[in-house]
Formats: sequence, C-alpha cells, structure tokens
Amino acid sequence: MATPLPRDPIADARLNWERHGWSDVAAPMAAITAIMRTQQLLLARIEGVLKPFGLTFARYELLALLSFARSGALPMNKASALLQVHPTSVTNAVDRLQQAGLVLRSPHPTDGRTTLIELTPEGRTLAKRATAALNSEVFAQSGFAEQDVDQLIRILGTFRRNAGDFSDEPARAEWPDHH
Amino acid sequence: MATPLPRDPIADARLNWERHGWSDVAAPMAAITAIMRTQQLLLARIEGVLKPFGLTFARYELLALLSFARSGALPMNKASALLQVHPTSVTNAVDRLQQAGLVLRSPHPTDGRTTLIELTPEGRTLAKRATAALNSEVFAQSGFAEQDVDQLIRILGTFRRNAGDFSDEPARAEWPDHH
DNA sequence: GCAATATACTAGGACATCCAAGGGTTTGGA
DNA sequence: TCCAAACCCTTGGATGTCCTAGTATATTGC
Repeated sequence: MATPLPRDPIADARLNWERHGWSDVAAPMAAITAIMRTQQLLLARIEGVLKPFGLTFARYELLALLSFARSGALPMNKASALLQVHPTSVTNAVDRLQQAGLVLRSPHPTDGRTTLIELTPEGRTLAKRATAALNSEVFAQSGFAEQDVDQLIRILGTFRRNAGDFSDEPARAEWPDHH
Repeated sequence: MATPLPRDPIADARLNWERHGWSDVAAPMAAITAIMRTQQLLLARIEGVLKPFGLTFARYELLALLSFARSGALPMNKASALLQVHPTSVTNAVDRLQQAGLVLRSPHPTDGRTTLIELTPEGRTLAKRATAALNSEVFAQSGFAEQDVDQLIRILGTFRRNAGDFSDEPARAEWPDHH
C-alpha cells in the first residue's frame, strides 16, 4: 500500500462534479465511487488472508458455499445462482479447486446435463480453517462501527433487492425448487 | 441478470454463520459480502452505459481524471496514485486509450523517467459525453435514498481513511475543529 | 564526481469476470 | 412419437487487476 494521499480523491471528485454544475448527482457519484474503492480494499485484505491457504476469494466462496450444503454437494448452476456469478466463473473455480483436490465433479443422478460439485474431506477441512482465519483477521476487525454495519446491511440490502438480486421480504424461510 | 433468487443469499450466509457459532462476526461478514456484491452490480450497470462509447470503467476513470486536470495532462504515477490502482493498470489503460486516439504520451519536460498522459480533443469530447450519460443513467438513478447516500459517504469515508487511503480530515467537519 | 539507492514505467504471468458459441441432454408441443 | 426449444456446462477470447522483474533516469551520500 502506498503512502496515504494528502486529500480524499473521492471528495475531490465530488467537488469537481459540483464545480461543473452536476451538483444534483455529485453525492450519488461519490457514494458509488466509494463503494468501488472500498470493495477493492476489502478484497485485497481478504485475499491476503487466504493466500497462505492457496485460496482466492472466488474459490473460498465456492468452498464455503459447499460446506454449508448438508450433502456437501451442489449442482454447478445452483452454485452460480447463489454466488451470483457467471457460470463460466464457476467452471473456472471448480477446475482449480479440483486440481487442488478440494472438490470433485460427479454426474447428477437424474439429469444428465447437470454436474455436481462435491467437497472432498480435504476441501472441508480447508474451508473450516480458512473461515476461521477470515473471521478473526477480517470480519472481527472489519473497520466498521457496529451501528454502521447495520446501516450497510440495510442500505445495500435494499439496493440489491431493487436491483433484482432476490425477491423475498426480510426474514422468512423457505427453500424453493427442489425439482 | 438472471431471475431473482427467492431468498437473499447474503442473509442466508449470515444465518449459516450464526448457526455455526460465529454470531460475533456474522454481521460484519454480511456487510462486507454485501459491499462486494453491490460493487459487482454497480460495475455492470456502469459498463453497460459506457459500452456504446467504446469505454470501460477503468478507461473512463482515467479520461475523467485527465479532463479535470487544468492542463489536461498528468504524469502516469500521479494518475496511478489518484485512481488508487497499480501502475501497471494505468499502463494498460493508457495503451488502449492511446490506440483509440483519446490520449497520448509525451515526455515530462524535466524528469526523464516520467511520462505525461495528455488528453486529445477527441478524448476530451468523449469524456464529456460519457460523463453526461453516466450522470443521467446511473448516478441520477442510483437506487439509494438521499439520506442513505450521505450515510454511505460517511461510513465508507471513515473506512477508507482508516485503511490508509488518505489522511485529511473530513471536508465538512461535524467534529470539533483544531486550527 | 561517482557509486548506491530510489523512482518511473513497462513486459510477462497468474487470476477472475464476462460474453459468444458449441455440443450434449431434457422437455414439451405438434 | 419426434423435433425444436430450453437448459447445462465448457472452450476460447477480451479486459482488468495485481505481482515480480527489468530497464532507464534521478537523487543522495561519501
């Protein structure tokens, strides 16, 4: 990480927007830019913690998702939907996790199109250890005040719902589409 | 964008964290995951608007930065610092912008190590048009309530300062002043 | 003044993401 | 029944980000 800048570049961008007569959108521009930059900082922090485990964030997310599935296995398209990434990104992650012996592919019992991703014992162990590391080194020291965490969850939750990520109301339980 | 999920996957992840006895870090985990996902959604929206201009967000950011520099030119290392990306990312962006005739490289008048990035007239025009599009199609319809925008700017600003992005005090001080 | 150190940019490689396209499997309507 | 449409996964290509290393230029210190 380089030396801190003397001034906040996003605050400066906001001033530039206002100076050019775009005051009406200067604040949302600043908020959105701040989200982009914060994501970059958080991702770097997370990847730093995962590196000793030979994992990237994308691979960790898949591993963690599998570890929470009761059977330890999920169809690839389901993983793609839950992680909200493109199917090819899941293919990529599975390729590498499989090469590392952390997951394996198995055919779906009834649907010949579908491939199941299955956690190996090594994969389950590594997921546990990596989660413990993230919990203590990132999430427990997130850098956000407690009430700000709640604000973020609320604000970004509303945004994501409006963006079409999901459709439920806050707090309910049901598992859909068991085929 | 696929069909909305019936349930919020991040809220589910939070429940999983709590069920495994990690309640103390479940909320920060959810907040951080939400930031990652929100960034992904916003980036996709922005890139969609910029695509007709032949720009990506990375190239647009550089173009916009140059357009706010009085001389329309910046040293590459300065651009790297202000955009807070790795120098090689700037090299990459400049390569492509130069190929498109939007910027050009010129030697620094006094420092032989430094290369200046200069906006061409075409680059300046395109920056204006792209900014207008982003303002009306993204920032003016950000999907955040007005007071939530302020919250985001405050929360993420504090985070970025603590993370070492910059060192100045907030522009509009609500805290006791010390001059 | 000259060598050692620091700084600036670029080349090459690893990863991740998306899109477009292709081949196999299933489903559903004529 | 049967073929077209829908669905699932993978391959190949484009982009962006970072890291490491290498080259060139400046600055510093003796």
